[in-house]
Amino acid sequence: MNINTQIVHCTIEAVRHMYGQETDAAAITVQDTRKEFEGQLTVVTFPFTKFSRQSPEQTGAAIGDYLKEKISVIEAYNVVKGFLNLVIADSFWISELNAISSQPFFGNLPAKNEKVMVEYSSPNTNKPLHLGHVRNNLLGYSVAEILKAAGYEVIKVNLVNDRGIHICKSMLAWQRFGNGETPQSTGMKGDHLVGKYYVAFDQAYKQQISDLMAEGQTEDEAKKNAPIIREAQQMLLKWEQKDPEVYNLWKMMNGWVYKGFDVTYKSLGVDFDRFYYESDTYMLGKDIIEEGLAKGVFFRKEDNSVWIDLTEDGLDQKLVLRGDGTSVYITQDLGTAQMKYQDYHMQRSIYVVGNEQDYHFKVLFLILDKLGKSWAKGLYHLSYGMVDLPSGKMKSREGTVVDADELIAEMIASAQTQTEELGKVSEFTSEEKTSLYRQVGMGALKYFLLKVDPKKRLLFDPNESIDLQGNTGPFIQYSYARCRSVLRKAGEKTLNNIVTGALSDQERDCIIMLRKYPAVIEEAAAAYSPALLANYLYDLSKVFNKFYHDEPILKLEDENLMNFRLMLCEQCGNAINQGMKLLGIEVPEKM
RNA sequence: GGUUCAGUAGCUCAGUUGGAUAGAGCAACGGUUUUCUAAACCGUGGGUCACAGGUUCGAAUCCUGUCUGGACUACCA
Repeated sequence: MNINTQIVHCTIEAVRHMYGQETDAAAITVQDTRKEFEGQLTVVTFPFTKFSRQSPEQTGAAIGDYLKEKISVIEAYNVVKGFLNLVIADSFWISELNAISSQPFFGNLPAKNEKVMVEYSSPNTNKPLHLGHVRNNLLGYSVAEILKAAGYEVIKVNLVNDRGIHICKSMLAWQRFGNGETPQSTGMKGDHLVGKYYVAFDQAYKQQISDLMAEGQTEDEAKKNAPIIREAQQMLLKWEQKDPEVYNLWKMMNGWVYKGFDVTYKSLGVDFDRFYYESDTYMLGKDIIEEGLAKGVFFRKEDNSVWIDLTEDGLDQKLVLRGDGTSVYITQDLGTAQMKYQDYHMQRSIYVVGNEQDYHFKVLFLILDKLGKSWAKGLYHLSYGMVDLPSGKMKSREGTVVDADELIAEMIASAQTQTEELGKVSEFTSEEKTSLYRQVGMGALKYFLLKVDPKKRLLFDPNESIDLQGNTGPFIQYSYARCRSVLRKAGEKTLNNIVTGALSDQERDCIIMLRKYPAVIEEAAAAYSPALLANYLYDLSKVFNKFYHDEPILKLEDENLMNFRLMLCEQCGNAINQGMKLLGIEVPEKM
């Protein structure tokens, strides 16, 4: 049994035995002992003073006596105010390290027999990916990997938004202004080429609006009447009728975009088990509308449009089908949700989508629940904050975005500069260098985005480069490289069931931190928060670096102690490697 | 207006189910290497946890109100 739960149970026993009172495990706090006091684990005994009718000090001492008597690994205790600090025997921590070392996949939790779908990325195919998408992709990927490590079966899904008026805008602009440009002819990445015409459309559209306004139309009229937007709408109709010319153009330009996305996905290191395309799903959902009407969940207005009244739930009336029978956003999402469930029968489904859509998902889940879908309870919107620039929000149409490909290239270049300045890569082959620069640059970027609580908005200042020192990805990567370096130099050793004498503070701190790893995975999975894991890995790296700095390893004459410390290095390195993998970050053997 | 998320050091962020004197990093200043990687380690300075009440042995954390900022509140997706 875990020592923490053992202490909790034993404390319940103590309270029952000494004070004749029943307490709940939830009422007992066992926490790490603060550095300035002696001991490793602390029981908060304030809650029991009302049973004992004694001072916190006396109560703590009484419980301390009881615990020390019953739990053999408790060597001593002290009480400060109401805090009972327990000194756990070093032999216990050593056996913990041995136990960790004997597990081939420490931190991979047992299978939970539950299937979880994680939908993320979900790009529009009319422009390249920007920093906001990067956050989405890294978050989705990492949450999926953490869930896997926590024992869930995970399906990663990408629902590609490949149709709609916005797609027609870039198509039309390309037709109009493109002069037959292709990725081949221009050497541009396909998604960037298409994005260029999306911007071109917007410029032409704005020009027409201002021309019409100069002729006396109001802004609203001008927005509706601009010839180019009308043409885009015509194009969408043609697309829906599968007009061959439009349809082929659509296929060709989407093909360019997919090729471009593939490159970006590859540099981000994200992947998917299944792609859904909105061009296949946009007609779905009509049968759900019928179902809802039959069940009386929806109602029809005079103009034939279909609505749901959510005022009792504190929301508004919401349109679910237009008067002309065509779908809106939520119609197809209803249908798509149903289809995904039929395809996989997962217990949970996580939508990784920005917090600007909080309202949409609230409505979506509520509707499915009202329709009596048993699986609606398992739907969850992982809502994350926008990435903002100091100047405000990023807008693709206005070109005020931090482009994903450019940012990646800059990060790698900056990693290269800083690595070369340190002068540690003279013996690297050019492949090794390339690979290291990429690992460090991407590690810095990914950690930067993942260490922040997902639901918080993130500020990115393009004028300030992302640090490679301190609480950063490269710091953790460096710690790993140190682990590996020592082990390389130690050569072949069998590091098993090693016993040593008393532990130094640094050694004990490492073990205490290390053994938390599985619990961190569990928490990160439950909270859908890679940030918890990221911050843990930083803490682990910090205690390891302190140990590495303060304690000799290879210079030791005591073979047992050397082997013990090597094992500690090995296990810290393993945990860092495993954990970073779940964040999608690679760790180098040397740096 | 309504809904919702946030507000912690100059900046970027941690802070477990309420627990001890609120922690890191960056930036500033100072120190550590003939010894396993100095992308490291150690130290100094820096706080009215937005504000005001309340609950409690105990509140950054829970409750109420106020202020500030973001998002949403489309027959766009």
